[in-house]
Amino acid sequence: MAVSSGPQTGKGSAEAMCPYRLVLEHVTSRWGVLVLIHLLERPHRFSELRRAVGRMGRPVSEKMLAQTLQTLERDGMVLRDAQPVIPPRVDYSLTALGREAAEQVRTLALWTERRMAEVDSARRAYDEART
Amino acid sequence: MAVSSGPQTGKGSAEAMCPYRLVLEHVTSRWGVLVLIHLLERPHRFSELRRAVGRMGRPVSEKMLAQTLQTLERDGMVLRDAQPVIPPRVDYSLTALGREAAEQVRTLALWTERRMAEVDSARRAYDEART
DNA sequence: GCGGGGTGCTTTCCAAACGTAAGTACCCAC
DNA sequence: GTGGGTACTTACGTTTGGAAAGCACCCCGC
Repeated sequence: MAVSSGPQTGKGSAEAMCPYRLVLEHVTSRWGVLVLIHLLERPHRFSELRRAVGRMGRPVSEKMLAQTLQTLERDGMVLRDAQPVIPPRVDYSLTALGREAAEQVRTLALWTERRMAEVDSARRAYDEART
Repeated sequence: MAVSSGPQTGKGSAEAMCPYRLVLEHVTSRWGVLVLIHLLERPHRFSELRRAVGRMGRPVSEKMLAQTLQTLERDGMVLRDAQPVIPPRVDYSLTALGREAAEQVRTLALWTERRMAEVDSARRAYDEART
């Protein structure tokens, strides 16, 4: 349908229909969001990013951080620079594409933060209504 | 830290630290995104929304659609209007708050669609590099 | 010269999330 | 009176995600 809607002509698999939906899922994934926001600030090393993300949300497992970074790298959002030194040093940064995505995601995050009070009062009203 | 960063002063649970992160997760969740985009167009009934969402991504289970709508309703993004008729008729629409969120999510989705070609070529380069 | 530590992952195993399918309650059309 | 449509809810099995350990490498203290 394209985001702007319209009937779906084909009838293949969802993946074949809407490949961009997958990219959107990567960008808006729980850890994708946080990774993009932190990389927007400056490049980070792996474990540095892990600590940074853990500081603002719940902690990321190394597994998920690695997976998220690989996905975003494959999608052309994140640049991975692995220096063959000991101990290993890998720097992650945003591509131009990734920066565009990250800025939008960051805007959404900031908006959410600003509107938090409204959300809280909506929640209280909702919870109270069914007691 | 607020999205704009800065050191974390407290050291309670992640939920207590950053409540807005949960709201962001609701809004950017796999089905939350699609529900918001579709409701931005016009109000929808439950099964109508289910079909619409299924048309553009993979199909939503009724369970997850119900759960997503309840979460967004509690967060004050979605309005639920249940008319006590037979057969039951329930209309879902966006609140002012929900519309703001939906617009940003839709912008992101449109951006993803526009940039899809770049993502695809990045993926081909990535996949080819490790063969 | 050897245990401990730090790096960036990968693997293993278990818990939580999610999807599938069936159930519920209600009435109308056939 | 059987089938169908609505909006859910529940039970169960699969998929996904998290916690923890492993790995490969070397430097450092002792």
